[in-house]
Amino acid sequence: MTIAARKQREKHEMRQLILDAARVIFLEKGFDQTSLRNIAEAIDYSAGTIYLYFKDKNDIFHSLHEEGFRIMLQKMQPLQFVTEPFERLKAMGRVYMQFAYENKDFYDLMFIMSAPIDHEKDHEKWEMGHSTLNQLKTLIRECQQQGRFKGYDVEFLSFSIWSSMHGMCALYCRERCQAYHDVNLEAEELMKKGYEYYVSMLEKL
Amino acid sequence: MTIAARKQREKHEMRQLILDAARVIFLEKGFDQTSLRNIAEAIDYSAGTIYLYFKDKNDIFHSLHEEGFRIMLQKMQPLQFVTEPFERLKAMGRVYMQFAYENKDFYDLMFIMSAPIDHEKDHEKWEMGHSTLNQLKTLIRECQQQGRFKGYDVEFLSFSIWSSMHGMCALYCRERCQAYHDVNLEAEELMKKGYEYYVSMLEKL
DNA sequence: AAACATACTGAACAGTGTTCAGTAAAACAA
DNA sequence: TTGTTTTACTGAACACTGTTCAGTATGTTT
Repeated sequence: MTIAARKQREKHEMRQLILDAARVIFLEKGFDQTSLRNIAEAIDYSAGTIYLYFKDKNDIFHSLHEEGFRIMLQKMQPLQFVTEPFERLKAMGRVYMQFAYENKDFYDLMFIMSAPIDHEKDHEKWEMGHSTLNQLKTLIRECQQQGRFKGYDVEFLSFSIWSSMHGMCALYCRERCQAYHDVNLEAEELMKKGYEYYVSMLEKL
Repeated sequence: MTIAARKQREKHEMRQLILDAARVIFLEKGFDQTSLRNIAEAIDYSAGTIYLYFKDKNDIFHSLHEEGFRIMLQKMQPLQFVTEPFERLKAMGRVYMQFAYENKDFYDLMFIMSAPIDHEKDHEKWEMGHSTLNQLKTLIRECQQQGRFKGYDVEFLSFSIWSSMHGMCALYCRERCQAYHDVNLEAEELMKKGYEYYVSMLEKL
């Protein structure tokens, strides 16, 4: 069945073509300006064609949100060389924050926007978030084996840590760091120092 | 000028009529389903009329976002009776989190959505956020006068505290607490325990 | 009573996501 | 090779969206 295989390959290639165009427009003009007609025009197809490869607009952005996770997880690869668990945890936080700062739109899509989550409405799982969170939990457990975070529940502690990182990134993504404009502080400095302050709190826990 | 005064009053009443309708639809059907034609229909006016009272849709949601801040600040009124600064700080965090949990859509509008901030694009200020943040900073300074948080900068510390609270609320608002569904943890418990964990960290700082 | 000002409408514009009958090309069967 | 079926795609249509604006009707002033 060499022909059925080719068809399948072409289907996958077409999906990728759409995704590529969607990503370019999304990163260039933002979510709202990424319309199906916009995407279709960029790849010389009609808008209806996209529906032969994706269920709807949310489906496209769900795929893009998965892509974001793959990029982030890749940036976390070097962490495996940091042997000391707590050092690795701190480094993980740094990579997370840096990813958000350097890939604002991807981060927004992954952790703030509703589109990708709406697509999993039936699924009820959030695969990517779940598996990424597991990495954090595993790391926390390793820290606990070294004697850190004694008596603290890994579920609540992971949520607390994740939330604190996410809070800074979310305020940055949605322009709420403006609140510090009067004291001449930019988002970059706030996030850097905010991270340091949180780490110094973690160290004393 | 009794007639000019009446005109001004009517103008204000009409704005309020529009805002009331907008709020009802927003809280009932969400941001996306709150269209100008929807609002107009609810108050028996044509969609174009709204533009005589508001610059655009963002203007309406900016007013609604101010309303949200007034509600939240009102819920913080009882805090003045908590004399001990650090106790007041902890209570403030509790009120903040509870407000977010009980007024998901208002919180989202105030701290996550772009619409109200886009409206202030020219202004470049975020009045409400700025003044609310000042309350937090003042409270932190009071704590410092009691000997707490020694050597920590009030700007960065306020950002760190705000971010941590916001992080939990933002993950809740945008359905990212789903990531804990596999361990049977609901958002309510995560937020409650997450808050407690953060407080115990603050206490050790 | 005539002139002006204000408040409002309804249609129009340019866009959105989504669906679907119809068509042309490709694959398969005889 | 012919005829039949399957697949891929289009273009128009539907029901919306925010926004603008010429025209009208009502209220106010002269």
